[in-house]
Amino acid sequence: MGLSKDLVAASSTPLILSILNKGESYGYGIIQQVHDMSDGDISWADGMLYPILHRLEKKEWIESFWGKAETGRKRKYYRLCKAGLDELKLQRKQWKQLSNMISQLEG
Amino acid sequence: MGLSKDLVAASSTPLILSILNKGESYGYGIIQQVHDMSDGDISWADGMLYPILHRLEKKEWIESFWGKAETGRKRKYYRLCKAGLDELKLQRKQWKQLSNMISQLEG
DNA sequence: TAGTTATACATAGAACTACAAGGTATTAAA
DNA sequence: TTTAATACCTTGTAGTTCTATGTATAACTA
Repeated sequence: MGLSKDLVAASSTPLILSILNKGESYGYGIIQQVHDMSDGDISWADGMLYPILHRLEKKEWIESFWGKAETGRKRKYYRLCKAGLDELKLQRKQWKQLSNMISQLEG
Repeated sequence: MGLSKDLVAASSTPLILSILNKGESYGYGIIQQVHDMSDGDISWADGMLYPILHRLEKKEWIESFWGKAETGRKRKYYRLCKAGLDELKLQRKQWKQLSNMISQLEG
């Protein structure tokens, strides 16, 4: 779909927080979830996602812990923090307002 | 409302293009339109808007011409170009998809 | 079993860019 | 007459992003 850089930046945080709100996940898995959920339209590069995850962790919106996949491979899992849930609610509200404004201007 | 930098960046272009799709306007006027439309939540600084308008003009999504206000004050008006309408349609579609994804993850 | 693909994480720094701050000028209002 | 509102513009920098690159293991395949 070739989303603009701005849209990718604006949507990545609420998407990640939303996914983690549904349950714990990990970097590589999040990329696949977003890919599947968008019917293949959104393909995040891993090198782009990890810095975002680190940034969100620094802000204490998410937290990480090391785990293991069924295969034995190690994975770094993330879960949502309280502050992250608050932020998610705020960003969802803002997304809705802007989305409504853009829709209204369509009619 | 204190929109995040990312959201401002991602929404400013479709908002401006949408407004110009409704009819010609000018920098200062667009700021007021957005302000009113958002119930005062969104207050763009003029120093932020003009560079965006110039950028959109460079991409030939909009074009400008000098005009006069009723008061006699000179104004630079902008109108939407064909390429700008195409881009607007695309961005609206993308906004909707992302908005839907974020909403779906809510339920 | 060697080679390739998929999985999985990480970071430095080049490249970009937004926007605050500062500038000019006119009209209206107090 | 001076302040506020209208109206436009640009530079510099402070900050950010994400490309490019690196490491490593598991799984598949030829």
